[in-house]
Amino acid sequence: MTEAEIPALADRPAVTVDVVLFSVRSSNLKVLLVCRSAAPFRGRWCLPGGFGRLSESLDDAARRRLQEETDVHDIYLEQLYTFGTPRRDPRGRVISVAYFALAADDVNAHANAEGVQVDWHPVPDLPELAFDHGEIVHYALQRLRYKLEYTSVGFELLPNEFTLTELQTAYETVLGENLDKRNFRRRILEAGILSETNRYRESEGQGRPARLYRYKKNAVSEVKARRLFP
Amino acid sequence: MTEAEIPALADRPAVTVDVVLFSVRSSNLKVLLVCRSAAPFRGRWCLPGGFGRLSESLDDAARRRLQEETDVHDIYLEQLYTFGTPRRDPRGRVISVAYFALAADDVNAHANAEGVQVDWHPVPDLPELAFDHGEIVHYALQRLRYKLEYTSVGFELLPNEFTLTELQTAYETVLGENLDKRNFRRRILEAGILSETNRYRESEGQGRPARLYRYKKNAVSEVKARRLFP
DNA sequence: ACAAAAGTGTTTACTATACACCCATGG
DNA sequence: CCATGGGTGTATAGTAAACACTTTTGT
Repeated sequence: MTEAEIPALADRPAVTVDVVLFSVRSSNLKVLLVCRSAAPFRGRWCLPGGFGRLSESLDDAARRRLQEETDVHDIYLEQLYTFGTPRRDPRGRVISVAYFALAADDVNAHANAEGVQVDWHPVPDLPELAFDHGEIVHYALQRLRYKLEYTSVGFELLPNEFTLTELQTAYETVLGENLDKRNFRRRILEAGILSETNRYRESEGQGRPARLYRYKKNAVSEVKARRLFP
Repeated sequence: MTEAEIPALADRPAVTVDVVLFSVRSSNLKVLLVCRSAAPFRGRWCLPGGFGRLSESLDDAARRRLQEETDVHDIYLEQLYTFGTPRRDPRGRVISVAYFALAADDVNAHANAEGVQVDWHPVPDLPELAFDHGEIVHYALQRLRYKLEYTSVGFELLPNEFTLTELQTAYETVLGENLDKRNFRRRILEAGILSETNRYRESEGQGRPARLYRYKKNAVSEVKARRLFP
């Protein structure tokens, strides 16, 4: 940062924000995509996002573009990675600050005013995406699986109140493996990050109703990783 | 990314890369800083870095600016985080893609042609930095401590050949705590990521000479974190 | 012979994993 | 009364942590 001058306008890249929003729906991990209505890649699916404004922070830009394009708001969002290889956008040099987001399955997305298509797509089976957005989703999925194992970010995939079975199912869906019911429940309850309610999920069909829990917001939620070297 | 058009030049932010380069020197964790020779913040220390070129990737820009300003090259480098709050640079909207880097203590930095000062500063005791660079260093330090515990990135703090005691000391310096010698050596040797040489460090002063080891480059180096929920 | 740093194993406590049955409700 | 999903405890294996002395070299 000691170079004499800020670069001339012509030497500046454009900067976008793009959001990878995951949600578990009908027992599948899905990602929210929009369909491009203009060149380049017209008709191809891509991540919601767009160019930021000079007056807003990157986080604000990500939230704003997500809401403008898909009507989704008030969800968990964190910065993922910045993608900036020179020819990733055919229009010129575009740097994309990618975000990673999670939503419960009661969060609904709607096409925006311009009538652009918006839909949830199952992650293991995505169409070819515009730009390098396929690569960005892949990177985000790694991050999701990773964080699920050592933080409590997984609660962001569930609505305010949920049953332990619902929580376990969300974990299993994302991780792609089955977990032991007793061990899962013991660990999560011992972690002290849930508070139980006195409400129960009325069973649809048969079966005993399940107790509903809530996530304690300001719970300490990070587990110390096992050290490589003690 | 469905907005109709790429923004006009006047609506584009400037994008810099800034590098937080850590090294353990004379038993202290240090970070490499340069002294600003121009306004704003003239005379204040800041991170090496600068504006990227349209034709180069962000990683390339970070490596190039680091070499141009400090003559440091061929070191470990990874992207850290992108800082983009609107008023972080008084010259206008500047987004900084920050990098995290590590070097052994045999890597030397030199002032560049323009004669800008370059120096290693002990991390626990930094001067007030230009821009939000203090915050960036703080964020990088968290990342360093974190990664040290569950990856083998710590080897990047050491030269090609090193003794186990030197390795342990580097870890202790960064983590700010003492480690058990026998446990440390057992774990690291069992991990199978070091190969022993037949050379020894001639002891300066008294004491038995210590065997030199090398880090096996393509060793699998990540340890599975302890799960929050099994 | 002594000072200084290198090198080496074992015991104990804790944490993870595997595993099977009873309970409450609706039809 | 039966089908469905909810809820619970224990025994075993594996990993982490604490801990002290012998070896090699230079002075």
